[in-house]
Amino acid sequence: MLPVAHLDLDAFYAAVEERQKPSLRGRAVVIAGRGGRGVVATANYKARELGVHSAMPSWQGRALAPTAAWISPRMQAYSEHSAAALAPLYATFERIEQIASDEVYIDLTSARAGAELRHDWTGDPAGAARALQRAVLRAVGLTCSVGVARHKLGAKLTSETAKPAGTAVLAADEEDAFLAALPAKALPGIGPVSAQKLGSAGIRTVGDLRSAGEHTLVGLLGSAHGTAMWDLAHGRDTRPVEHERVRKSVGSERTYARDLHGLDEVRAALGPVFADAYSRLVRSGSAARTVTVKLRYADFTGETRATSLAAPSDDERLLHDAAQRSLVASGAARPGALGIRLLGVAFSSLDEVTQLTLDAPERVVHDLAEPAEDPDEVEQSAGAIVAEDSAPGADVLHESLGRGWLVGAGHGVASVRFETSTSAPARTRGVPLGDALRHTSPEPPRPEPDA
DNA sequence: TCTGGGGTCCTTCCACGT
DNA sequence: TCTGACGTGGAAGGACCC
Repeated sequence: MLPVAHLDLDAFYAAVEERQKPSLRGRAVVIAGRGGRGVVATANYKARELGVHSAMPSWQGRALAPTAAWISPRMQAYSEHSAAALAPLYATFERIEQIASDEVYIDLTSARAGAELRHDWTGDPAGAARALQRAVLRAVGLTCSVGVARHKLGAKLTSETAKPAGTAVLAADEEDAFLAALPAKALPGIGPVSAQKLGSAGIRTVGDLRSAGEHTLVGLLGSAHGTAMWDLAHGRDTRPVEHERVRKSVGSERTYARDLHGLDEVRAALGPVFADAYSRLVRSGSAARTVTVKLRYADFTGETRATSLAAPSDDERLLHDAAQRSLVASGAARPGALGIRLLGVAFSSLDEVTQLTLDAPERVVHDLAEPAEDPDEVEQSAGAIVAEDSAPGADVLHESLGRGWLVGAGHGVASVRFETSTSAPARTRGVPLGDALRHTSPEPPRPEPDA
């Protein structure tokens, strides 16, 4: 039996943009943070052909793909699409583990009795994969890739081979040869550093990992990691699909366009970062015992300083004092300290009594109801007037021309495409900045009934 | 124009109590 | 009273994932 499916929405953020902005379809689309220190969040397949990939610095990506559509992230739209895409799956299965907004594991043996979506989930893995794919397409009009296998490792690796918009089944008797041929860094847990260590010992494939022996892997990667990779290399993966994951920490961090200098400037910057982290803590319904301040210096070295209270608390003043103490204990307080490019605040040792769990179906409902976290998006739902520094890709509403999205703005004029997911592609129109053109909330996800 | 932001987990070091 | 061994728990750093 092949009881685990891994489902991954294809180039998710970019796909939502293409869905809601018809003029982007068929073009290279890159979702990236603005500013000199932004990185690429998602590039669609056209943009990947030009060499743009996730985590690449934006300036580098722009040099490779200057003609691509460069869009700022619209987290609220993605969150709503994620919830709508996964809703039919949560309605069908008891155990779904959400890894990210675009990725889930499904325990195919946990189908709910009487669910609307029916299939021989465990007897027909190929059909099951296609049924999952259709359910997502029907719900939000987005494609996904699905892999089905004996365990999470196999499902994840085989869904990779199906991208984009494909399905794949890894039969038990094919698993051994499939795994052996993969590069070692395909295993979850082998990142750049571990791959380098393994490479220097001549270990490049999963087959090489097996030949190296457990003792060698433990020597190279440490006891826990080495043993875990040894097991994965042999296709031994007993990790269950965990429906409820308890949040262990919550926080916020910010990278500044210009480095911060001097304790006073850093202290002033701590306020908004603390406020953002604290609002997340409150929203999660948790109290925290430990407050950690994270710093990244101009030379990209990092430092963390933690302060623990006697007991978990949700008292803002108490937690803020602890954050201040952490900051003062850090290298940032030393005279002549390097400039600071990133400042973060995280809460941990959370109170387990009041906190919510992640990834349960209730969470999906919360996501829809939660207010936008990004200040830009708060403004959008309040209908703020579009300004010259408004984010490209933002949803806008014109009093006579209707709904559209912002291509760019400058010299008192906004370039807008007035189009929606169901309209024809629109040309860019110049609209004077002013009362008539305001930010608006994203278009809600639309089902695709013919899928 | 170097390198995001949200997390988890593991290792190492050190302080402390027995 | 001093010293060493040992377990434990917190802090800090680092690797990894999406």
